[in-house]
Amino acid sequence: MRKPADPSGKNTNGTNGGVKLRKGLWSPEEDDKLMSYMLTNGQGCWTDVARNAGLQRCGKSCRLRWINYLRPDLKRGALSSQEEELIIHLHSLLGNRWSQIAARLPGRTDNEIKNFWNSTIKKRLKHSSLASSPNASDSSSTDAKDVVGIGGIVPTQEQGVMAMYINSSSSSLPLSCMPSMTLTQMMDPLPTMTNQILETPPASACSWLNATSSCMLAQVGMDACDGLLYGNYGMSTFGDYHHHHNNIGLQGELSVPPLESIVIEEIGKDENIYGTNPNNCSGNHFGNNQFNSMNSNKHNSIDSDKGDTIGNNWEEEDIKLGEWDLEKLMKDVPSLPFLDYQVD
DNA sequence: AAGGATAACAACCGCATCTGA
DNA sequence: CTCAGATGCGGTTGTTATCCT
Repeated sequence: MRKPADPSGKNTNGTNGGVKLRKGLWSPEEDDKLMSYMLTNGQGCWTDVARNAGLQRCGKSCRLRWINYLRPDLKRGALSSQEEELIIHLHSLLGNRWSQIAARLPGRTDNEIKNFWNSTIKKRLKHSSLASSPNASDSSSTDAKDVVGIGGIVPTQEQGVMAMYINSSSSSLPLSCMPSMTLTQMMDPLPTMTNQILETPPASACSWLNATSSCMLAQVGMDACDGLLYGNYGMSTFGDYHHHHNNIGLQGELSVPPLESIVIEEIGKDENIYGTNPNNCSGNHFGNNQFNSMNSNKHNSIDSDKGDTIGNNWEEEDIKLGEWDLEKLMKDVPSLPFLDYQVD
């Protein structure tokens, strides 16, 4: 941890209205001040929050403290194994975009997930890679520490695919590295997890492919036919949505928040994107309409009308998606049978 | 019990982007 | 259009807690 905040204001940097700003750990008193201010006044300009709450902190520090620690909706305690699996999976898809990963894990912060990844997962992978590859000296070919499967390393036949875009420690986006990747290729890395999670081992290569593809979509909150993500944010609302739309959570326990939020759902309803027929694959929901509708952080906001980070920055995604062969991607989608993974 | 290793986590830093004047 | 401030995000650091020898 950082050094505890120096009450004397020694350990400071910058000022807030002439008052030296404190740094380091937050004291319980500071937490109280910030918490009560936020609960009373809600989020505004963080600089004002810091000033008005009587905190000798910069707004940035207040924001971080609130988001990572004080927010009432934060989930405390260790990550469940399902959450771990989801993190690993989402990381394989999103790379180090912690905020987007966190957006799919209600009550978890990007910082928490990032820390979890950098400590637990990386270590676990290191150990797994050492255990599974006696030829550890050949570390240059594949950065094994980042090739992830549930419970350890991905089976060797899948590592090739995995390694193609799960070179995660760098900030390079796996998706953007695959300009002509097909959707089914994108789905490939998931068999290990999906099989475990859904306990539906594929009977054949074909069913395996279809199953994993659909499973993955389901896992991250995607409708396999719609191709994009659905639903509400948050457990309760999502659950409700789930109920009505025949979509799934993980084993019926871990509901996965969608990649877009409530507003998107509303838009989706209007455009009949989420039709009641799960096999309705007609809409090109990878298309610009959907992405455009998801682009505004303000619209994606769930925490406040200021668009707190939980929204998604799909504008960037859109651009990157544009680098792929979208037509090809979408061509593959309808060919995937929708598997009814409803747990109920 | 002491000391080292390491896991876990809070918080800072710097940069990119957004927004409003 | 430009610029400055606010905000968001990812990387990184540093401290404490816990485990191991």
